Amino acid sequence: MPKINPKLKRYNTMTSKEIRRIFLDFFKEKSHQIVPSAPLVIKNDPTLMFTNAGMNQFKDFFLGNKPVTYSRIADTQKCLRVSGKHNDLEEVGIDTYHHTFFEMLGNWSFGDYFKKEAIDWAWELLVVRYKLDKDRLYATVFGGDKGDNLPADEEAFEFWKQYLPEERILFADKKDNFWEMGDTGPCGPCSEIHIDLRNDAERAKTPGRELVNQDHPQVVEIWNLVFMQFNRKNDGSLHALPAQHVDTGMGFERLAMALQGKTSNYDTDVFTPLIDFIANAAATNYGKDRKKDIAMRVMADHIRAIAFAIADGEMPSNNKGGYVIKRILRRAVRYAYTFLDFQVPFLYKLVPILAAQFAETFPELKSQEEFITKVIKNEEDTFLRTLENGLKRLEHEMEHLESHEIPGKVVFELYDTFGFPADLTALIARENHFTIDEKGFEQAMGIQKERSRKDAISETDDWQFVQEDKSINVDFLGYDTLQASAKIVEYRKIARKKQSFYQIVLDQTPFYAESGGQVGDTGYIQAHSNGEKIEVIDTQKENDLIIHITKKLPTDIYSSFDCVVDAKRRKNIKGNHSATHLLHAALRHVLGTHVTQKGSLVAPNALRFDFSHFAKMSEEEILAVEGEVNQKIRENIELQEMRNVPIEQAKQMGAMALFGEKYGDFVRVIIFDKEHSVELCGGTHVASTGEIGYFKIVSEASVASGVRRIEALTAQAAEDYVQNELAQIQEIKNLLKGSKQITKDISRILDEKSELQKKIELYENQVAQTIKKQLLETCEKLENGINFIAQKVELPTANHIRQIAFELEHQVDNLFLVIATPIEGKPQIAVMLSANLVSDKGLNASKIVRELAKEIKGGGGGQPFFATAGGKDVSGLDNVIEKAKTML
RNA sequence: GGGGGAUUAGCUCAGUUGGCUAGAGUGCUUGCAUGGCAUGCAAGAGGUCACCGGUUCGAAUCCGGUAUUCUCCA
Repeated sequence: MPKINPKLKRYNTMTSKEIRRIFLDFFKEKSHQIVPSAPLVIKNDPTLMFTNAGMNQFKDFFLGNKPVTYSRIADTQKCLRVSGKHNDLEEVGIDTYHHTFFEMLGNWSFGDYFKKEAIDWAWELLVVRYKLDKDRLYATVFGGDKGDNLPADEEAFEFWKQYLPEERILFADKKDNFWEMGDTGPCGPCSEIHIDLRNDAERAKTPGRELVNQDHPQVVEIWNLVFMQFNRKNDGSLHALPAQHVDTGMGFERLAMALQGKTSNYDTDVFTPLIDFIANAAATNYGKDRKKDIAMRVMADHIRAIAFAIADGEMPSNNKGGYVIKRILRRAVRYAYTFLDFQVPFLYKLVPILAAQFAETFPELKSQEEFITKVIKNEEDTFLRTLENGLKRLEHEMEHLESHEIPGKVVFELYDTFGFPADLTALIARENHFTIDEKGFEQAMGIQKERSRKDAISETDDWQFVQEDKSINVDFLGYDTLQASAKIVEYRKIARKKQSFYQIVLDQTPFYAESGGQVGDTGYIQAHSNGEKIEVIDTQKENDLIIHITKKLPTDIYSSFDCVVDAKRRKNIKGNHSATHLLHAALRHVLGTHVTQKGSLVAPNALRFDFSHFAKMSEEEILAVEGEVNQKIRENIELQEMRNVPIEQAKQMGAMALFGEKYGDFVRVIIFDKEHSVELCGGTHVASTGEIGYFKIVSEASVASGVRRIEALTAQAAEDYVQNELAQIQEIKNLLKGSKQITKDISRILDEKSELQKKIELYENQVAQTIKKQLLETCEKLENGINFIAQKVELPTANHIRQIAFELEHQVDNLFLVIATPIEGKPQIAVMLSANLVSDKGLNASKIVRELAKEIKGGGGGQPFFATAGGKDVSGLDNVIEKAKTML
């Protein structure tokens, strides 16, 4: 049973919603801009798949890649952590305070306030506003590091002394109190606030300071204040950042635990609605059985991660981020299945609870509730089937095993190939008095990991700055021009699998970097100084940098360059992108407004559009959509492009924003008739729809549960496609001697064909019957009672040999039959024996046929009573018959 | 991105080292039985064994490639 600490009971009434609101209101008072959470799924950043901290969306501010819009910001950020120093996926749910998905409350200063205000306000919020017991609070500060040549953070220590006695301020080492984003990037010392939630008796027994940072479930960190002042380079060295920043993060769920007087995150109102529902459905109570409790925590935690990830566009799949989501989901199903006996999909039923819970804070769940539910249910179905199949396989293995140890190879195969969890294998093995070879399993797993890792090796060098003044504020000129003059700002080399290429950042560029589905531009840059031409093979975006990818580095990197985009290619891309917008609008008209974009590819030769919809589109619907798009093309609607529109205004104009897409405060709006298509979009478009020329849907298919994909062509490609189809029809007409009713003719021809086939079959059967009669007439009754038939005959097909043989076997007792016949120039023989000859006289058709086959230079086999053989020498058929006569 | 598996009747799947006329269950059609239904009995239709190529006297089965799909790792 969840224990309530009586001392903390008076705060029990503060709901999680209030806690969140108080936090945001507090920092609003302190002149912070409150911003929405960034999507959980990260695009354009190779180092990160999911947002794992509140600061992710501000990374470019810290790096100086992007000008700061507000110097003070606060928000609550959706975060996902599935690996890290204290948070392995396999550990979540075992204890009561780690999560995959969580909210991070944070406040930021970008070159504005620093340590003093950060500490003052943290104290004010926790003690004055939230009224936490100050005697339970501890602070840690950075104690310095010799390796990095850094002193202890005495400054922070001094500020804390105003509020806390010295014995509750602890110095900690680099591992705990020096925050780093990754191997490289912004970093700095940090100061953490911990809270001791134990009861008085325990607090009297052991001082809280001895339990800080010791993984005690009730002495936990609640707030981390990071003082960002360095940038770590690839070589490990630290460099001072141009300005000092504050980055803080407070775990929302833990804060709720502290404020609601609970000893577990799962006992707060963030989780109880989920836990209650699960317990009820499983016909059990939370807090009664340790294993069941763990399962319920796993489910309650994981459903949040899965639902939010799907809402932000990350579908369960078999690679990258999608695979992470799938693994989380499967872990939840596995616990539900094993410990709570859920044999049918269940997790999806939790989605409505979550959606209602977060309707105000994160409305993306509510508005996609049906879709998310469907995706999860489908995935649950798939996995339960996988489990079932795996179970069958495992049982089969155990039946056929000689020893009572299941080899590691088998355990691994079950896991690797059939997705059957190894711990489940172990469990079932134990129940059946088997053991598993864990060592062998680990070994096989190691080989698999090594292989994958080897493949992924790539080396990325540090950025080399070409210009002294690193004011990267790159202008994209490509909306207005396809040619421009520019200088290199920075570059770096990337090596991967014996191949190497360069990434170049220019101070301004007409090259469009891949984003929003539109592929990156190609073209070339040419040095003014020596005329050297370097091909740009792709353009990518990393965070907000436009990166030109080349195979070669210009010899003169200090030159200015003519940058030229492949214009013809871009023209096709533009047409496809505008067509995509028209398609999106048409789909919403024809199918309904539940249609939202789930993915898009805009390439020069084709376009692909994925959208949420729950059924296969009918022929009529496809035609209607295609027709509407072409109608809009013929209307030749002029493009209305608006840059730098405040996002609120854009939304008022009815612009469609996508879930899981990060938008700034100012956006670009693309309009083709304000009554028809208004979208937020950074891509390139035609000046008027007539340029698209013609639009043709080529395929409609499913990509995932609830997601359909349309592939289409425009302009020349669409015309070529139609021409090609027409040419084929013409060819058919020509074959039909200029028929005007080809479908009717073809179906008539097909009917005739099957009729003729039947007639031929009938005729062939008659021939075969005649031959059978002839064979019967040649039947000799030998002295030993055997009815002997051996003849060379002419049969229509190979199948007839079998047919006649089986029929004769029914008609004649004690039969010894040899048929020899040429089929399409090749000799074929068959031997049929009555069953009693096989059992009584030890005759074997297979052996006989092999012996006979020598005469036709071939081989054969079959069963003891019937066997066939083929060969190469037709002239030997007569010898076969002669030889057969001698065999009795 | 790198491994492994699967693809056989409308659906779910068998098919043992290459040699049954490629099967089962379910569904479908028809007939029979019961007043009707659930159902029972009988008969029947339905397969380019994913596709392309190779090895072989012979390939659903072995080998290579393609497509689709499942699965694990990064």
